[in-house]
Amino acid sequence: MRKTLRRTSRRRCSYARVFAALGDETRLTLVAKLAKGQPSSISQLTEGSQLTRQAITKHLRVLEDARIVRSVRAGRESRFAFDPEPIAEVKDYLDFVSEQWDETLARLKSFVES
Amino acid sequence: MRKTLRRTSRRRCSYARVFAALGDETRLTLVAKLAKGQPSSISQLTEGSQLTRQAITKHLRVLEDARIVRSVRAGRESRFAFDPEPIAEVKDYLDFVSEQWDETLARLKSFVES
DNA sequence: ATATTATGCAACCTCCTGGTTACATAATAT
DNA sequence: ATATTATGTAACCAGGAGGTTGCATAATAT
Repeated sequence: MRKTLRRTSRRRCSYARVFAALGDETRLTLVAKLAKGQPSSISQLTEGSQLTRQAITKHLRVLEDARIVRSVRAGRESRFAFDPEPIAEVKDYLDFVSEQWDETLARLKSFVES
Repeated sequence: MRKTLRRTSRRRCSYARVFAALGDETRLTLVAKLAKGQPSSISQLTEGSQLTRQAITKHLRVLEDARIVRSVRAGRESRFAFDPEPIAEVKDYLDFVSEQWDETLARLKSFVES
């Protein structure tokens, strides 16, 4: 029930945005870092990357537009934190697609058997 | 166990490719059609879309590169079918990320409480 | 044999993406 | 006060994405 509510609350356009945000290795790495650890500043998130701080910032904005992360200004640094909701939503959507496929398979199977 | 196997079988690069393929409304629509219905030809998949057949073909190639669909030539038409595996894999990956986040939350909570 | 249908392939165009460098400003540390 | 650190903003660039048109070819229908 919760699942259905969550699924229908978003449109395909919005799912596409979230998927697109996840469709980049650098951003997947950022998401992994943030899901695994504390909220972090841009400088912290840039450490260990080959990219410039500005590049990382742009990636973070993409993730923020998709609501996958939130940013809060804290003094001179802006801390980014993971938000699990959009990912939960696209997971539900993928479940929905998989279910549709299972039903399709069942239909094809019963068609063959008849 | 199966989940873990599946998850570790793919790298972040590969997940990114699948997410990127899903990160477009037109392609999400194609995936929905194919998961919901029979394998279909390019012409069939173009029907109802505003785009040209060639544009749809390009989108199908992107989905095919991500292994989300397979194509089989049948006479003069090439039929595309849904393949559930890559989507199952990225779903597992998202589960993994969510779990990491849950653990992080638990850690933060116990830190606050201590 | 010929017309029709389904597809493949290539060239081209525009806009977006992912990256850079350079400079400005805000907050903190000394 | 001054230096340092963290970030914001802007201009710029190369390449890729998403779309088109045009033409060639393979398979089927008449």
